Amino acid sequence: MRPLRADARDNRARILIAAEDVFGQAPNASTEEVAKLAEVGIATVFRHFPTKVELLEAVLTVRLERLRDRAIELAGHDDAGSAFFGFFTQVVSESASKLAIAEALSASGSAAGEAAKEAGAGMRAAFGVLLDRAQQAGAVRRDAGFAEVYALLVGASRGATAAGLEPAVRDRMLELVYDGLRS
Amino acid sequence: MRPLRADARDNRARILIAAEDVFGQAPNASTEEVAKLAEVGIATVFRHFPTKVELLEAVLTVRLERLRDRAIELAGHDDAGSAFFGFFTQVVSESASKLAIAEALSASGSAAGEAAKEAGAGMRAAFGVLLDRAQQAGAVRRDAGFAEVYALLVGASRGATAAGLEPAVRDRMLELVYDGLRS
Amino acid sequence: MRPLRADARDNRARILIAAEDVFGQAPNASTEEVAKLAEVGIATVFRHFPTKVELLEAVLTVRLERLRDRAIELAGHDDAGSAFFGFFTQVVSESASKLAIAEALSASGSAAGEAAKEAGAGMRAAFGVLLDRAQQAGAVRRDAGFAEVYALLVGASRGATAAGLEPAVRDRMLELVYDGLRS
Amino acid sequence: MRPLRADARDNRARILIAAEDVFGQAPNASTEEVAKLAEVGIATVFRHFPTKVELLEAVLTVRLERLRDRAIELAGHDDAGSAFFGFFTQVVSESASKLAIAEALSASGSAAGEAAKEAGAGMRAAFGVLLDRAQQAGAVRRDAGFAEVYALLVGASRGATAAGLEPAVRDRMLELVYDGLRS
DNA sequence: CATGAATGAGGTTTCATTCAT
DNA sequence: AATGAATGAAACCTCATTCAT
Repeated sequence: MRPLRADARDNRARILIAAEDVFGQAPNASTEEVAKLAEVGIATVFRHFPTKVELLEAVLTVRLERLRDRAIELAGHDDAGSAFFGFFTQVVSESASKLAIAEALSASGSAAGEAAKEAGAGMRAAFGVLLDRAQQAGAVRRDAGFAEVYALLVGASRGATAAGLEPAVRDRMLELVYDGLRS
Repeated sequence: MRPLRADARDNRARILIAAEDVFGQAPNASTEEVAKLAEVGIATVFRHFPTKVELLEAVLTVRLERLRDRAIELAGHDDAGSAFFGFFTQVVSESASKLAIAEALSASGSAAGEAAKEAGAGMRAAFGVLLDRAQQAGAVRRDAGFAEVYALLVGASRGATAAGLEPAVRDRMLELVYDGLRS
Repeated sequence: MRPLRADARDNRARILIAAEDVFGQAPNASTEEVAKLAEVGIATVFRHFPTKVELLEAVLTVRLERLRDRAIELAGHDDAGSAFFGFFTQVVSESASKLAIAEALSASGSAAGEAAKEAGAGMRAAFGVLLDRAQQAGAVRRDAGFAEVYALLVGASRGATAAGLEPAVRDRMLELVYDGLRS
Repeated sequence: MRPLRADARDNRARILIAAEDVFGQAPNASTEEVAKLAEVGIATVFRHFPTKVELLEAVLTVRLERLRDRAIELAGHDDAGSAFFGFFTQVVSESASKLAIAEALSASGSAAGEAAKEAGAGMRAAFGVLLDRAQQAGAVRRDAGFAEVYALLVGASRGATAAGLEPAVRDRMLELVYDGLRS
């Protein structure tokens, strides 16, 4: 509400965006690089995120919430099969940098903080809905449990991150995965 | 041939084992931790592997060669399908630390040295033979190209590495993958 | 202009002075000794001079600029002969530590950076003016080229640095040199 | 007398030669480089010279003895002037690496051991004879004391070591010095 | 007596975090 | 609230010296 708040909000957002960019490309990047890209002082970064781990968690949280929102949105569509597979494909296509962030986190020893855990749970819940609906619509085999399908999602994402994997190959890989999932 | 070489060999082996262990659990671990686990002085590690990157590469190389040897061995079996799926399962089951090492390497900026590259090529070649034979035996669909199947192998490995994935879930995930691969 | 800059300036100056002192006495001294003498943390030294070589260059540059300024100042005097020989004597008397620094630099492999090179050129130019004027005034023989006179300056400086050379001896040595230079 | 002695002698000589070469070019070189050039194990170097400082001293001693021998030899010549100036020129021409060694020594903190000190004294004595004879022959001014002439010798040597000093310039510099010394 | 491996102390440099303005 | 300087701990790597063969 106070004018300064606006500045602070702006800074927080700019830092998050910069961090997503920086850590997405180099999991081991220094906090100072984030500050430089965000065009704020290093101390400002630490004012908003008292710890590097907290910064990483915040970035991860944002990513997960974004995915959750997309899943929720897709859950409203008519074609449950397209919704499920479309979401799966999107996650795999875009997850390169999310992965890098998760790795940076786990390298820090801390196994994801409260917020990130919640965001992950929310995302998984939304994905579970997509899966359920796709199974009820007959698009996905009924004997596939959530845990293994989610593991497949994670695996496919990570596989797609493999250095130099061409999009065409990635798509053919996904076709193999989808053939195993269809009923 | 010379007497002391025996000790040196021992140390080199001990360092490699320690490194595999240490970097398998924490890609960012320090070289000193490796030395401590191997029970040698830090300088001894650097005598055998003049650079941290070289140490990482050596560990990765050993792992890849081990996998290649297993693939070659399996290629001699009669049942080409079992050979292929068996190898796939083994790789996925054991690759947790291989991954961590590859990541530590790529975090170091250097994209894997000569030896590691060769070992990787050898492993992929051996895996290609397994795939070919499984396809000719009708155990794997013929329209699955090597690139995507290999990407799937990598992805499944990485997916299995997901923190706290239970073996049972991992196996069910693999069943989904295998159903997509079978003809 | 910004408040903290004052502190930083102070620190930078303190570090330079400390470095001049430390490296003047022991060319191989560690950066940590400089930090200790300057009463700052080691990282502060590296913030101001990102590399040990850069620190050495900075010290050398300061020294050379100081000498250049003195030469320029003397060039304004009426008695060109006194100006020339006075400068020569000053350089020889004070150059003990400048030498040590130049050696530390060359030991580092890097043959003096941009700034130091420029400072050296400026100093040589100013010395050249002193020589010219002394020759035109008939105080120094005309057939003495700049290169050899400068080499003589360097040599006399280094000779004076010889361990335990007494000032009286140094002065008599300079008299011999000056007799060779007079017309 | 025992056969092994011959080997040891050989090794000692080879090490000294290698050390002269290595330290002549890089005062900060490691002892291992000396061992490599001498084609002996590092431990062999330390068997002959229990300390790096002792090795440096030995090299310096050899050099000084060599110079002393030359001075003694020249002292037998008829033309005392040529003998003196010839020796002076030789010292200056060849002293580049001697200097480097002396610097390496002084960088080590130790101010030259017993043997090196004696060798230095011997060399100075022989040079003193050359000077005396040249003065009595009227080739060098009588009012030049030994201390300052020796300082000049050292200075000229060091000046000649200046990076990239061309031989022609060095010779012209020496002419200036000699003009100051002549009676 | 020679060798090469092993060692620990120390040097340079980076980085997350705190302090002073 | 924002900044940038300061800091110490730790990382990687080197080297003189010692041990075991």
